[in-house]
Amino acid sequence: MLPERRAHLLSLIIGEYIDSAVPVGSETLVRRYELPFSTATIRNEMKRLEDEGFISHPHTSAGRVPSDKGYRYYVETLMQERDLPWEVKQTIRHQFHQAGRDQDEWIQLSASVLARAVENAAVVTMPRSVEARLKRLELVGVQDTSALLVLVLQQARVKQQVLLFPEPIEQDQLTAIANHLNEAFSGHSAAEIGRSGVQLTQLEWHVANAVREIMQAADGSEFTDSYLEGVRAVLRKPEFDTSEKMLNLLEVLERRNLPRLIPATGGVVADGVTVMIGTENREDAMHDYSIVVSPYGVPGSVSGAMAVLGPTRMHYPETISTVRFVAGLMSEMLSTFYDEGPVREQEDGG
Amino acid sequence: MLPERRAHLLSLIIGEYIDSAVPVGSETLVRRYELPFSTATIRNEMKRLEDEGFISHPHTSAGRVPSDKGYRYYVETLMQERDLPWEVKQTIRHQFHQAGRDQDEWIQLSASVLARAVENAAVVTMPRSVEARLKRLELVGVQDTSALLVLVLQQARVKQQVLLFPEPIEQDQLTAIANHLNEAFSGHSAAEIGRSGVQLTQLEWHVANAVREIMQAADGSEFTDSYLEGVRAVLRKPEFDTSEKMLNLLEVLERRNLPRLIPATGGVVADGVTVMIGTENREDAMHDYSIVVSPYGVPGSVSGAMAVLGPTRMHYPETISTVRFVAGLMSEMLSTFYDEGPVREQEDGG
DNA sequence: ACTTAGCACTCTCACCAGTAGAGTGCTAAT
DNA sequence: ATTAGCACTCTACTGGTGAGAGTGCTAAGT
Repeated sequence: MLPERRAHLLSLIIGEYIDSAVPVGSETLVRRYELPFSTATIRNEMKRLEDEGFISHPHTSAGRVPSDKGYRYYVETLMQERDLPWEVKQTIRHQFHQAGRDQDEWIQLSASVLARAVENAAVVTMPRSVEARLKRLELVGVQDTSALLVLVLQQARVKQQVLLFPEPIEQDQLTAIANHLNEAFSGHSAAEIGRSGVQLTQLEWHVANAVREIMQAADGSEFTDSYLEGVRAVLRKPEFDTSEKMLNLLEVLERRNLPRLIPATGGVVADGVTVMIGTENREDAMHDYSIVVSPYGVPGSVSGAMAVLGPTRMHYPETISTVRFVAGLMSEMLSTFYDEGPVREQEDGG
Repeated sequence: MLPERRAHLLSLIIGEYIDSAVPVGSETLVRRYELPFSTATIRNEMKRLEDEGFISHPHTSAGRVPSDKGYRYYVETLMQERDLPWEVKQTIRHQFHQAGRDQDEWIQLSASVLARAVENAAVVTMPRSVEARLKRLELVGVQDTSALLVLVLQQARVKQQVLLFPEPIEQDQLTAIANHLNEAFSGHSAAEIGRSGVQLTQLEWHVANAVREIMQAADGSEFTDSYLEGVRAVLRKPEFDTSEKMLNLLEVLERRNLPRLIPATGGVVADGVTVMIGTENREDAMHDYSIVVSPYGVPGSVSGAMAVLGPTRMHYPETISTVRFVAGLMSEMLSTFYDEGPVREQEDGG
């Protein structure tokens, strides 16, 4: 536990550095905050903060920069998470409500809204359900020998795939197959469909197999579907003054890397929001960045993750509040539409 | 028409510059290509090429750099478009065939394959059909007062949306509504649904309205859906040595900008592939970049565009061949699945 | 008429002081 | 405990210099 004054000082240094992106020196501090001490005193305190590892020195004659440990202390003890101002909330709500359409669009929108609000990159993963279960399937003829297979899964997810048949097939037949399979498999998971003992014709088996595969893929894809927004916003920050650093971040943000970043555990701040600072991240490539994550979704039904990613120099209080708020909003919306009571569940199963 | 030797020289300069990204001087040229002339002669020729506007000078003591006009001449007269080597084609085919799943995935895959093959950014727009027509709709209950509306459109596109009802509603009712609307609207466009005189209940009207809106949105979205890949590949090129230039390109590649870039007309090279070089692009921001576009799709059915975007210094012959090849491949795949004979069309309408 | 050697010229780039400025850490005095 | 004072360090900017690359022109050669 840091003594009062030094803690305050650390807080000021971090605040100043977050705003200016410039290493802060003793004089700036005294002048800007009208501290009742001389620069020398401040320097002594800064020295001790440095010895304790909360701040560091880019080089001898530069000001101080917060270390990861400093930020951690700040996030956990020093900062007060203020509730978002009403106008900001309103703005976000507004942007949200002019969404319509389907789930994918919401996810993307939330990423976009989040990115804009915090001026950093935002990643939102698709909500995944515990295990995909078939609700209903539909076969619609396209060509003589092909049809579109549409699966409606629980939690209102829809999957589609074009299916080829070895021989021409009529819509009547397709409908018959669909009906039979619906009877047999509605409410079932991929695994259950696989090991069911239902008697199937050759064609039905062909379709059932495709259904199983799609559902397996849906189970497997977990976090791979995600939306990323605000890349330019981050890259405009002064830390990315060379193209090398930009490429570095862009590499981190590669689609296939995102899943590994998100399920960050530990460092919990408060109800669900997790902050990972710099070297706290597992990935080496992330050592200069921080990430603020919150889960969202409907308990026991669907859940996804919502994250903000930026340089360690980020506005933690605001970012944390915003992530929490947007995640809450999203959860709310999801539950309005997708909360499935056990009643309806039963109904479909029969 | 340039005289033989000067044309050849221009060709060498462009080839050399494309490979090295360094302004090419007379000596390099003579040495590297063992030209049967002295550097002085080459210099004289270069001077003339410059006077004619085919190449230019970054500064007095630098080598020559092709101008847009130079590239244009190269693309149209000088270069020979070689067919892609067999292995490359095989590689691309291979990557393509391990795709599965739905249409979106193909589009994305094709962008990714293209980007990797040409080492530049690739944009592939979703194929759009002339006008969305309803093939079949489905209503699946989710909660008491909500249902998932699934639309299957022609060309095997699927749209979905959650629909809220003012009062609890049973699956039986939903099915009845779906049946009635299918009868009434199958084969119709958004406009036709709007002005149809079919007698509808309150609930049916509610659903029909949603259907119409979704279809309108689908018609309107045209090129807005697209996949972008290979951003990092472009940004690694030596032209992007400052973060400023990177941001510049990233801005151009913003999702909402893409549609404006793609429908480039004019400058047609050969069956469908269009090349726009530097200032030939309408957008000011594109003046340092070239774009190679090809349409793809099934004539009279669906069509999208496939583009490669990079610095004007790009390997035009290879890029053009590759774009043509991938577009062809994609069209092939689409027609396998999505070609709709008029026969089936009629069938569904009834 | 074309080619070429020769040369003066221009411009960039890398290197090297030198200096101003910011900021520190220490010491000694309050 | 605080602070004034000061020597010290490091960066960033400045201007200058020289090597190197490449040009354009001229005049001579084929």
